[in-house]
Amino acid sequence: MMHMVNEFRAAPRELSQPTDLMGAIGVRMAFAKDEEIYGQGEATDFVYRLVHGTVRTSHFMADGRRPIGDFYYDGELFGLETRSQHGLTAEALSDCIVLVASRKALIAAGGDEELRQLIWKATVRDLDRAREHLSLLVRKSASERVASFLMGLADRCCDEVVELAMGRQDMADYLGLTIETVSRMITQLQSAKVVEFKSCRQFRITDRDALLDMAAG
Amino acid sequence: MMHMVNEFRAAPRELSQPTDLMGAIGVRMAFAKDEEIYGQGEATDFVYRLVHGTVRTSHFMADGRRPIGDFYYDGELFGLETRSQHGLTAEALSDCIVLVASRKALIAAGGDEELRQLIWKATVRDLDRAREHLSLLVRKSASERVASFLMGLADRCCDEVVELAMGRQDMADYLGLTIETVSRMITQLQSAKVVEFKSCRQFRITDRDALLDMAAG
DNA sequence: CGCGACCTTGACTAAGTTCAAGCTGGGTGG
DNA sequence: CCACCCAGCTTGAACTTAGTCAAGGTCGCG
Repeated sequence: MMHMVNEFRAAPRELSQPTDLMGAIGVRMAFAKDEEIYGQGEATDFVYRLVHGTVRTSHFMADGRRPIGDFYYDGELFGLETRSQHGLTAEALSDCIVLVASRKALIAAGGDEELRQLIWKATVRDLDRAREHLSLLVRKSASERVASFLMGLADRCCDEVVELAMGRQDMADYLGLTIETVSRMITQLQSAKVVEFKSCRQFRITDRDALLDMAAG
Repeated sequence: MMHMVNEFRAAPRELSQPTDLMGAIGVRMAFAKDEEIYGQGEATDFVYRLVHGTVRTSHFMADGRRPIGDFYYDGELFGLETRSQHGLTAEALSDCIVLVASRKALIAAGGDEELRQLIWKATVRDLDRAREHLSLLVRKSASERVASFLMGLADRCCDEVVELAMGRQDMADYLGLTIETVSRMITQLQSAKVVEFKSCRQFRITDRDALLDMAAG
């Protein structure tokens, strides 16, 4: 399922912090697109840092629906759930490099307080995102949802051209819409000259104010 | 706005725990129905324990929409937001008794670790609830939402007859529906002999399995 | 080049909203 | 104590939005 990458104790320079135990202890792993990183029900023994790529957490339900927990991007910590077992499954949306450290090892290395901090920060961030996600789903129209989503992606990315790591189905699941509706809304935003899709996975904002308006709407 | 109740250092017996600093230090306050307990933008200097009543947190938006953060019930802690200012407003849905303690006082009384624990637990609980709320809003039909909501209320309450602390508008805001749709779904659930409303604020589950099915659906 | 996955588009349908009346029941004043 | 009043709830009919089903298009890859 997952294959180790050579350097076992490599602390990638770009991520090192003064006391970055995670970088020192963590194991670098590569996951191919669509590979599972952890599954719901597995023990929450590890801490994950996404060095490169995009990850999706989701919850498989009996009836086939798959509500998306969240998306995680370059540099973010994920998998820090608060119970002893994962309630969500994490999958690589694109090829990913992930730094994995066991909680035990972190504690053994004296990173008790650091681990606590990591978990705290990740939990607060997840809560904030969940609240934002909630306000998106309650009383927002399809076009507002799509506009908010694109705006959010653009905010996280300094480049002019924004890459969509996820396909339409993932967007739809996240936004509580169908793939067709997402597609239509995107077409509509393009006709309104608010965004411009170079391909279905890359877009550029042509009228930021208008997009903000639609997102807030 | 709020009026102190006589007993300043009364630790209500039913809430006392081995080391219940909150009960010892907290000030008991009464809030009338619809009174504001704290407002968005205020500093998060206090910790609140709801001794009796029901509280709603919500976020007032420019356009008049008011997404509901959550409802809090007897015995729960609330207002433990993670930033220095409240992002949500808390209001009493019914007449409430609230135990209020300042964070400073708790720390001064040596409750540093206890405070930390309180905040951690409340944050985790809020996150869990937010996730549940999310899964309710993504891809659930109106009837499923209402069924889930009623089921949730009933689970929290051991009595056979369940009191609805909130009106239809609050339910609608929480469920991402209109007041009319909520009303129609309730009527429908009654026709299906799944629940029985004694008045618009009290109901009884007549077919628990059926309600569970509809809620899960 | 052609296949297959993914995206877009169209026509129709279903679900929920909106707008507009009516109803109900709990509280108040005569 | 009763009648009235009014906020909150329910109901109905028309309408709007998003979903469904089905077909066609596009892009990347073997």
